[in-house]
Amino acid sequence: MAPQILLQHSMERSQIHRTSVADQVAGILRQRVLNGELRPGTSLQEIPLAESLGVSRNTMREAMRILSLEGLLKRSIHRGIAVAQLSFQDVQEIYHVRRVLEISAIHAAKTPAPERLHDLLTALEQYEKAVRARDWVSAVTHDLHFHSLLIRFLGNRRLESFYQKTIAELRMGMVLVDQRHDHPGILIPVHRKLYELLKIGKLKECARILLQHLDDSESRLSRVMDNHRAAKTAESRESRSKTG
Amino acid sequence: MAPQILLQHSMERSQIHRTSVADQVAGILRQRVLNGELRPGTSLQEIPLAESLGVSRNTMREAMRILSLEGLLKRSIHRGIAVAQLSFQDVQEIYHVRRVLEISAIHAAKTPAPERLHDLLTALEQYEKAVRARDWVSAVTHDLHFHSLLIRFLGNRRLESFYQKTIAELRMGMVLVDQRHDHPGILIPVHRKLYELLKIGKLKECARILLQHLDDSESRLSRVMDNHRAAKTAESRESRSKTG
DNA sequence: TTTGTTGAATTGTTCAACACTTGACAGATT
DNA sequence: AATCTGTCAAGTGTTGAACAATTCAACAAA
Repeated sequence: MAPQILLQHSMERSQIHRTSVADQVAGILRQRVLNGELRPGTSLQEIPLAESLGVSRNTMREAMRILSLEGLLKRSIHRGIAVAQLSFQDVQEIYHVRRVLEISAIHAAKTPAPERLHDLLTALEQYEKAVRARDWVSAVTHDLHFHSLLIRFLGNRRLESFYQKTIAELRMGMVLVDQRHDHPGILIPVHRKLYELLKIGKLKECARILLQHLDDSESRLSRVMDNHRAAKTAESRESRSKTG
Repeated sequence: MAPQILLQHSMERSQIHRTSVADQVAGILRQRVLNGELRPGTSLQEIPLAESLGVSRNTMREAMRILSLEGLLKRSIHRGIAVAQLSFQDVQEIYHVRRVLEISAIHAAKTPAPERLHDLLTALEQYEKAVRARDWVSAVTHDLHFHSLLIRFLGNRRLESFYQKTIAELRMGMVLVDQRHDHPGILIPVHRKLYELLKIGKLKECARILLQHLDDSESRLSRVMDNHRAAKTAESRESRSKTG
């Protein structure tokens, strides 16, 4: 018994524990959702999940409460909890949020700290490397990280955490779909261009390119989601005709 | 015993219950915080609070989890939960958020629906009435409601709920302080001006006035908070010298 | 086909216990 | 007197078991 002690002590006390078990469980589930390990639509049952992680049902409920308030899980009363599924409206809204915040961030980058620029460059290079290696999951990660670094220019914790929460939802939708899809090298130069324009202070031009980039990205994702949906309905129609 | 049944059934079944007790409790606490009934800094103990509302400790914990994720309560592990207290940095950040979102909203109001304009006018009139009646609590409510209606122009649920959550924090700080403070009629014409400019489509001018209004509002709140803080420290210094 | 009815499964909620932290207080030490 | 240390009560974190409420699907009846 008491597997929670195992969980608590398994970190070798590298850092004194200052997080509750519920928060840790939420973290684990969050990672699984964002990695695509838990697919959108998957329903999560309290008891089996709690047992599999060695925590009590109440603790699992707290963890799920956290994630549902973050928008990663969707709770319907007495009907259970499931991994959230992005609708087209969701995608539209999320890209709207991105436009508003990222453009504001660019305009706030009047005299960027060299340290920030260096972080951007690092993220950029990691992104390009991932693309060259055809590692799409990693590419998505570093792509979004690059954009997160832009948000840093706002210097506002609330806007940052809201942005993080928002692109977490987006990422959940992307891993589902981006496994091996198009995404040619066309995207690489855009990020580098953004970086260069930011560095020399051409903010208006930078904002223009960014807007276009976001529009491209949105329509690409929508298209892929549409294909995906079409494929799924075709598949289900097929299976229905088999059984029927 | 079982007062939670009373709580559940007290709504006369006007609408079939589709909210959990935890959510209801969170709602009650949220109202108390926003009304200033629970002052910032007040520490909340699980067991007494749970008993006073007739719910179990676990349910109360879920409710508190909700509010702490909304930013209204602040949780420090093993040390308890307290009503959040706005710092100066918080005020700065919140007004930054307001500037970004409200200005975006104005620019999105190219051809406002007449229905939306009517809502704005109603809010405006209620606000003016409250000011004339020297009812500051009500004035704050309708002031913030007017601004919330502006956000509606964005047509984005995520941005709306983020905005609501953010000004809820602000309101928590305002009720503490705005009980009988300055706030002369100087503020009234600004809102009406905003409305007029919006109606005739002078968005740039509207945005300019709004920005100035937000700056005014921020500096006024900061000033009042500063006075408040000064008064408090003087008071505590006094009480210390009495006991010492 | 449509409309109850039943019952198993799952979530919502409560309760009681224990583990772990914290903060305060009393006694010991210098 | 001032500081350190150990003890202890109070409060939070977590657990496990129970019961209530709701849903859903299978089945019976019309």
